[in-house]
Amino acid sequence: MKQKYEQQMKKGVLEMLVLRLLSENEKYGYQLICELKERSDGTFMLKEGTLYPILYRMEEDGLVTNRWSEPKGREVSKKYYRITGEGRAVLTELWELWQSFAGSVGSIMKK
Amino acid sequence: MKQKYEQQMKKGVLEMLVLRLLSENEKYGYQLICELKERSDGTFMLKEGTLYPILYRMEEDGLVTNRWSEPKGREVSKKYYRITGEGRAVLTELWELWQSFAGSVGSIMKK
DNA sequence: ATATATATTTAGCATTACTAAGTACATATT
DNA sequence: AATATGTACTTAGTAATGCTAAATATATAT
Repeated sequence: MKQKYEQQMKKGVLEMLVLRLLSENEKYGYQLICELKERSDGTFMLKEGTLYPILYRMEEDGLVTNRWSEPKGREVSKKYYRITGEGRAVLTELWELWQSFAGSVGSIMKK
Repeated sequence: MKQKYEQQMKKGVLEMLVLRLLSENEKYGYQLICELKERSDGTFMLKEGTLYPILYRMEEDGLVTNRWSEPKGREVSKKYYRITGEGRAVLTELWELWQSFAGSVGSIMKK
């Protein structure tokens, strides 16, 4: 039961979190999954089938671009994502939206 | 664009908000729509097609029950919803879940 | 040799907030 | 009287998104 609601609550914030991590520096998919897990203390443990479609969508929308790394030594080539100017603008918008949204939830719940 | 994300952010919290309002006293559907709008300063302006299915789902899950009011005078009969014991338990769970969730979002966004 | 970790892709499913339309009655306006 | 608006509930269908699950590939550890 709890699981079902937890899943739903995530809708709409994952893009924001991914953009936030990418606003620090370029990162590849698997790295994003690991960082989201660590930095949320296990709240955001995304599956590949969740993260990669998010990245593809954001690329279509012009919020990120990607480049394949040239593997050094025995390294595997990785797909690095970089946030665009529009991505930063949307990130700012989303953060404001989230704060206002969370504030409204709080005002109803705490009354 | 903003609208799209706002819609998604709502997923999973509407049940919690409705249960919270019903935890005060029994209410009918239209009343819930009005109170959600007022008490969130316009953030939660649910359409009928959003609220009523939520109530039906929660009834199926045993979180609420309903009764039709006996109309006094020229009043229209209204369907009042009342929260159950299980509904209160789920409300508590959802509130804890939301707080932890919002905390995780904050910890990633503010770093 | 096998298992685990890293790294990406994609098909299909479930859930839910929405649009949009319909029903019905009461009150207000023209 | 006729029309519009407000109250109150119902339901069919759509879009979006997080999930499961499987496939592919290489590197490292047991």
